[in-house]
Amino acid sequence: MADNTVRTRYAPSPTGFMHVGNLRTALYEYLVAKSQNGKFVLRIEDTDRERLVEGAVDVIYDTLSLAGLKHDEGPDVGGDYGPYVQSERKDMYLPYAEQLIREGKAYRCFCTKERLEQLQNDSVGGGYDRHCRDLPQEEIDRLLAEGTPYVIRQKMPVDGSTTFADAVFGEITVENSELQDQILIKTDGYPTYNFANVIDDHTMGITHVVRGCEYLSSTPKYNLLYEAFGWEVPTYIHLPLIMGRDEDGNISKLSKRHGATGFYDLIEEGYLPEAIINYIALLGWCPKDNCEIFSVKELENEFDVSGISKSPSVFDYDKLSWFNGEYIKAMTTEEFTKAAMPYYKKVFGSKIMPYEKFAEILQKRTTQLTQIPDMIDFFAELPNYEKDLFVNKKSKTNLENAPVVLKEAYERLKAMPEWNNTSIHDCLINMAAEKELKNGTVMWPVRIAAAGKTVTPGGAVEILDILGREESLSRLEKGLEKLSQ
RNA sequence: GGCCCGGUGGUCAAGCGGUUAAGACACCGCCCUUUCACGGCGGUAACACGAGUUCGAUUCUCGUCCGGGUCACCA
Repeated sequence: MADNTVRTRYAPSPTGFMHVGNLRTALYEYLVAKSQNGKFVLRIEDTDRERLVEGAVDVIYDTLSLAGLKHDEGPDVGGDYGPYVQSERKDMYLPYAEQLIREGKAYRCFCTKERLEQLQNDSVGGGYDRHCRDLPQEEIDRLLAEGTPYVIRQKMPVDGSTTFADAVFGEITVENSELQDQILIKTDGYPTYNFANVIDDHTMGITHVVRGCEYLSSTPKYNLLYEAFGWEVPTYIHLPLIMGRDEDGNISKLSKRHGATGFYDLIEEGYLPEAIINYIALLGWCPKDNCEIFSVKELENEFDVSGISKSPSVFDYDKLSWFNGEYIKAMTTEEFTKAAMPYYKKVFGSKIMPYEKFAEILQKRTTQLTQIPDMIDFFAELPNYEKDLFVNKKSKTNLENAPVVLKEAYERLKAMPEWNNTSIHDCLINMAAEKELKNGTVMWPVRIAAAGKTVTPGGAVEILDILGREESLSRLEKGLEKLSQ
């Protein structure tokens, strides 16, 4: 194996749901590797057979792919350290545990679950009492001969303390008395998560273990396992948690009750994968130059562990929206049209519309793609509006001058030989000049009549242009009718 | 509860003993303008608290408070 190549792994459980917190962990794992020309490995942790979800692995592949995090090794792409699915490695673990027994570093525990529960209840905060730690060999042989079920536990040091170094949190020391004799192999022969993790990480040559902060307090256990085997301990990089805020304003670990927290939820809410990645990259990490907009490629160059912060951060949909808007603005017309198409179809069905003109008015004012239908629905059908929409103080319009202005505008527009953005614009602007009116005094009534709402993407000119001559004139007639009532 | 970690504006965050304590989002105001936006300009707003150490603490130490994590035959 190649010497000092950095290798990180993303080890999700296939639950069918990719939380942004997990995705952010995956991103940092990817960046830690890629910023040092290393390898990013995908390992599926599916030892929990009960929680297995159909198609969940595909969700993981699709998410990583959409997010632009390409793994170098994994179940689907192969690699020299396979298999990459934990259930396919299950025979690897027991021999390691038995090795530890032989070396006197682990032992078989025959205690029943009932007894363990009893211990839990009896003593406050108490745990396993190490009852089987020093059973006489005859007793062990007898129990084995009787076929008594057992787990394998690691002998933890009774006194002293364990210290490990974390790349972001520094040195952390824990008293060994805090540590229980942890289970390595369960009654059913499967390894526990902690054990499988260490074995897999070591046999896969993982050099940097990047994971959420919730593992900080169990890290000494991992360390003791590495030590028991005499393996080199990996570099630990623990990430601060992402928090959410509930309706009452309370802050806690981000979860489903905080709204859309799954990667796919966010996409359904009209966020772009690139924007999501960019935003979560900055949630807990800050680049040296304080820039904000980063592609994954740029992050690979900029990323540095020293920029990771220690304190948890709150997920802010407003800021995500801002990023999303920036990414939408940066799109080409074609890209935008493609992204917006599902939302166009919601309003217009399969009817072909002037998409380039839509992009023109929509792109700079969209922060979530889901806003699009509401912004353009009036093009499909004139809403039933109240006539006092024609009143606008700033534009100096009221129910007296609006009909007059609208009538005049209507006549002039109707007489135009050409119907396009320029001709409409010139027509209305000239009218305002000739009548010595504010531009707004002319534009406002026209736009209201054309759109039937006060807030529209684009102004009167763009709207009339998109609507076309026939529809525009028809709508202005309706406006005049309404004003005459 | 024990143990571990954290605490700079509402949010994300720079800051590594001496700064007028950056920047971004949000918010507010002004300008631009054919509405809302976009864009431009400006503004409100922060070092949790108390002791040390020091000539000097947001930066270092300790305590308090607050927040989070963790204590499984789950991952």
